[in-house]
Amino acid sequence: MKQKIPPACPMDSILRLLMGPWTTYILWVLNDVGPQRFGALKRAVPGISTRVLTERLRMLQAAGVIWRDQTQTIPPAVTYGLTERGDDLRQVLESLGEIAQRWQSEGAFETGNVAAE
Amino acid sequence: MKQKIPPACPMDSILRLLMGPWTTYILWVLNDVGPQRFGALKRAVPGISTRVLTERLRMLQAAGVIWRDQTQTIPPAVTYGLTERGDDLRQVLESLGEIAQRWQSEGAFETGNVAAE
DNA sequence: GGAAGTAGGCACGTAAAGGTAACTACCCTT
DNA sequence: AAGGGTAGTTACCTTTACGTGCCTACTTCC
Repeated sequence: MKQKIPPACPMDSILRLLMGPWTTYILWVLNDVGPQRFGALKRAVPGISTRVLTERLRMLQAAGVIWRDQTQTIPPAVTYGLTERGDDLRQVLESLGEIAQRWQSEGAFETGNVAAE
Repeated sequence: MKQKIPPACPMDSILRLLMGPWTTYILWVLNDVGPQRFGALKRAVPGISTRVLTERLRMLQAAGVIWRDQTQTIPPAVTYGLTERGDDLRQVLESLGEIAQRWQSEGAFETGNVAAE
């Protein structure tokens, strides 16, 4: 998706920032559960690899969507949470969660194309 | 993202359905502008290819998120719009649009990582 | 000692997403 | 004839995302 989209289109920018699934899932968990340590966050996002989690967290931090608090301890303890900016997404994330449950009970995810992926 | 995520997690399912950027962008346009013909939709989503648009529309239709109305004319005229289920996303999409504008004015998309992509 | 915890990093390979080009089949206009 | 429109389709290639395995460095516990 690196093409001729005018950089002036904020919708494109936010979608590129938030997409795909892993990124949004991380944000959803942080919103749902509150600030989390790296390891706890990893366990709360089933299936994500350390590699991807690290990368996404770094990206989100760079965009000011999440904060990162690191203790000067051994072992290290790094906590992540939604910033004020990230809080803008609170309603979106909660709605997505509700919609997800509704659609599941409606069978939207059983068409075969999604489940087969 | 085809791994050990339990299929019972609706949040994962919806994120997989809606992601990535193209899919959400299409939905956002449909929500913003209303039902659109294929060609008009393609022009309203700058940069998208026919190939990707076709694929996404098919997927969204299969999931019951959008409807497809085809005329029996030559040339064909196919219109797409949000279903009732798709309407569930109306608030989410509108919020995303507002947030996108806010974040742009805040400089969230100028960190270099997003713009450099 | 090994195993567990903390938060990662690197390298390699595979899978998925998407760009590009050419095409279909019909109609209308210049 | 060429060029435009309608909504796609196919094939090939490139780019991006991500899984996997191994690793770091420190501490604590069995």
